Amino acid sequence: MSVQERKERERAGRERLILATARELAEQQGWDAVTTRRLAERIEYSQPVLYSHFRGKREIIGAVALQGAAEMAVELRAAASAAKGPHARATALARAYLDFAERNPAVYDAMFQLDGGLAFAQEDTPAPMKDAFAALLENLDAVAGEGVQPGLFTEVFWASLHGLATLTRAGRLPPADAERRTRLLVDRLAVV
Amino acid sequence: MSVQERKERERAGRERLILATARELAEQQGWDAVTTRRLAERIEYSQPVLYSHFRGKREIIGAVALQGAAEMAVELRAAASAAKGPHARATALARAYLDFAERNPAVYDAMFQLDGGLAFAQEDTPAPMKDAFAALLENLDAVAGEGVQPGLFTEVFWASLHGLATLTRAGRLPPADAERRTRLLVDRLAVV
DNA sequence: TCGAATGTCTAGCGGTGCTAGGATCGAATC
DNA sequence: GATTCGATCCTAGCACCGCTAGACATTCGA
Repeated sequence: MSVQERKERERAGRERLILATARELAEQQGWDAVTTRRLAERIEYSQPVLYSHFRGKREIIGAVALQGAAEMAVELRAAASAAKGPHARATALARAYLDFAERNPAVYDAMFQLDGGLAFAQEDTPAPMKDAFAALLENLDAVAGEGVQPGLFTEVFWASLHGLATLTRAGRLPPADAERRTRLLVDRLAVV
Repeated sequence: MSVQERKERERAGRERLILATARELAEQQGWDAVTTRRLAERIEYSQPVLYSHFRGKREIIGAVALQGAAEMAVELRAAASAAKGPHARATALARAYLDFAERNPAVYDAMFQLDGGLAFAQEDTPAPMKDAFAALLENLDAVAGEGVQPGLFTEVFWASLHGLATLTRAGRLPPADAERRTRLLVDRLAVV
């Protein structure tokens, strides 16, 4: 048994190595630079080894996306719990979200821009994604306003942040005013 | 002279053909299916001909994006001018924007998701892009609110719409509630 | 009519994601 | 301890990608 366990451990370790390397490479040089050849070379295995862990490049992106979702959920909850009052919580949440997107652009891309082969907006949405959304929702329902479904409000709030994040990073919005935009958005969206 | 003029006409016509074909192919099967080989085959010329019109695939995407921006500006202004009152104008604007994104997903991708090699948020932003933004701005400054720069407000409004558009199309938001999200967003963002 | 210039094509480069099939190595059996 | 035998990994190669050099034809101007 011990032999098989060791093998499984090694295999799991290698899988983590693949994901960490892919993520590092993507953050350094963008996802275009993450080719199966380069990735294989960095982990010091041949290409086909990657395919014994993942169905293909898409699935690697998807796995990085799930990692990112889990991390984002943690950071969102940490930021929210450090703020006092509903409005301050919403602001902290927005800042934390945009901050995460800015600090981890490749991971953010994997989550929302690239095709990671993940399901969404249905029951088969991956748990980490659901949880990241829940981290938003549970801190926003206090500012959703009367007669407004918290889920719907969270969707709008999230979409707006997503728009700010992507357009800012793509150079479509002047970076200097980022904080003012965030404040304007939260002040208008959040009731109270 | 007439000979040269005829040649220039033919050349311009072929350039339009390339763009129309690229756009059509992208809308039908996505931008991944728009390869230089397939595109060349469809226009019934060899690959290198494409490169006598455009620097490369990126520039073709950029050209489609500019076409799209011009069309979007027209549609935004048409929608706004048909509405009465500042708030109704903002709502019509939002609907027209999301409608355009939904009806022309590939063009919208070319404009905002893909790398078309275009400059942004600086003085060298292409004119059609500036104009599309202007179409938003000129219909939104009435609802920006006191003490809020119309430009900043328009950026936030635009980014929010962009987030809704992309997340909806990527299947991240349930399509059914699209109209309710739009109304919630506009009602909150637009003062009056 | 002939040389030059223009236009277009064929062929090919280095790269991509992905996979078939053979070599190698280690574990279990005799 | 030798020998199977199965798991593991790599080499080599497929079809495709964006892009380009150089040959070829065609048309133009003298």
